[in-house]
Amino acid sequence: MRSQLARKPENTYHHGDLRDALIKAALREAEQGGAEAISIKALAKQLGVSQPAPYRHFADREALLTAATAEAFRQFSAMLRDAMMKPSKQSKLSRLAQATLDFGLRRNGVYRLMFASRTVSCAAKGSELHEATRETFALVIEALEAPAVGYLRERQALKIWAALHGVVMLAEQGLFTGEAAHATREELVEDFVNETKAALAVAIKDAQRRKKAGA
Amino acid sequence: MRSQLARKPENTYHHGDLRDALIKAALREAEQGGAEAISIKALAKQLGVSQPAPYRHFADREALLTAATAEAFRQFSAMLRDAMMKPSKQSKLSRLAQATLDFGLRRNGVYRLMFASRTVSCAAKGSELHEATRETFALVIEALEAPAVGYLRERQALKIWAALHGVVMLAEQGLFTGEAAHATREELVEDFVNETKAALAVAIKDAQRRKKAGA
DNA sequence: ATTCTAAGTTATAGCATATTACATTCGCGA
DNA sequence: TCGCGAATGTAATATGCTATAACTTAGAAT
Repeated sequence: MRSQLARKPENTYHHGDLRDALIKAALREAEQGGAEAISIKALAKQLGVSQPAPYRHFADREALLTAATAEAFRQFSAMLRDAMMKPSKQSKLSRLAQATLDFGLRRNGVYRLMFASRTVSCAAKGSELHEATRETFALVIEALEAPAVGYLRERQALKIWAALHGVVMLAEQGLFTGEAAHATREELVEDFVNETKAALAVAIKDAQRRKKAGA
Repeated sequence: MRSQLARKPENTYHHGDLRDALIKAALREAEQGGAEAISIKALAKQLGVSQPAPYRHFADREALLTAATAEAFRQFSAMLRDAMMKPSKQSKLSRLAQATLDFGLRRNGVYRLMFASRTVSCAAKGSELHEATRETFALVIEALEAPAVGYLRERQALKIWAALHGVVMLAEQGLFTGEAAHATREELVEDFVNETKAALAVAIKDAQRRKKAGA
């Protein structure tokens, strides 16, 4: 059942909150088919406005996609934060990692909108989208639960982040079949998590040793 | 200068090798803008044939994309094989890894055609595309230069494969800036390579120990 | 030589993006 | 509260791409 909440009420001229409704509806479409599934015309129809109405709020399709991607990143961040905060025996990093995998597979269309297009790399510094992505990455660093040790903490964050993307991508492409099926996606993710923790522990110990030697 | 080789000669009715020319031209287009940049109409014009001519060879745009993706995988495999075979001080795995990064960044549009769309996951078992992807993955396993040790070898292949994709993706999205810029992409890749080797060494030693204990 | 078929052509339908010119309503200052 | 400008929506339309239908050409097969 397509939510009717965002539709323009009959007998009215103005929608009221078309911009926001467009973004929400776009994400709903992307849920299944990714960016390609987002059609201005179709969205306008769903929301009960004329085809050109969306152009009052977005210069072109690309602009809508960018805004929707930024919203997707915010939702993603919120989900990661929830997972990290939730009390659990698992470490924060493990929970963030598994949540990423979960989001990447369950909301794969949205995930592809976020990571499989060039939208993000085209985002100007300081733009809404750019900020949203940096905030997400900040969560990864936070999940490491490690003090800053030179640039090594960011490096580990980048590595686990990259690895998680890779697992999602491969899972989606059906590479976890045949002999490889022995390793579940969750296991692979946990492997990466553990390697990250180990590498971080070494980095921290090194830093302390250097500090002591210098003192 | 757009190669004229594949154009239909003037005064002729048949092109001669339109199917192949379409695939090559499609990849040339994808080089810059990924799958989105591939337009049947534009390709037909480039090759000097009418717009509907391509439909004699491909049922629809999707079919052309699938064929082009398969060709891209074959080119990718060839490039990886070259890198692996070339004499060098580096290990095979290291050369495969750096070659993957190189391909992913230098031919990013084609890379995205291969990995950032759902084309691959829709490929039926036994299809041209499916075979092409499996052959590529077989190269990764080969690059490990390790004997089969239960399912652990495939698992390590999956892990390094995933990690490499992630690095390419992040690099393309411009995440190697700011504090993270300290770590170059190549360094990250080398990190993953070394972790893979270490994990494999452990797995092999374990297997030998178990074998001895069992004997 | 004749015929069958693969491969190409013209014409056209259908759909999506985007622009232009026009209409309506909201909100704010006089 | 009147009225006016800015914001927002509509109708009409141009452009571009996918895809199909009906027709044409040439190469191959007998």
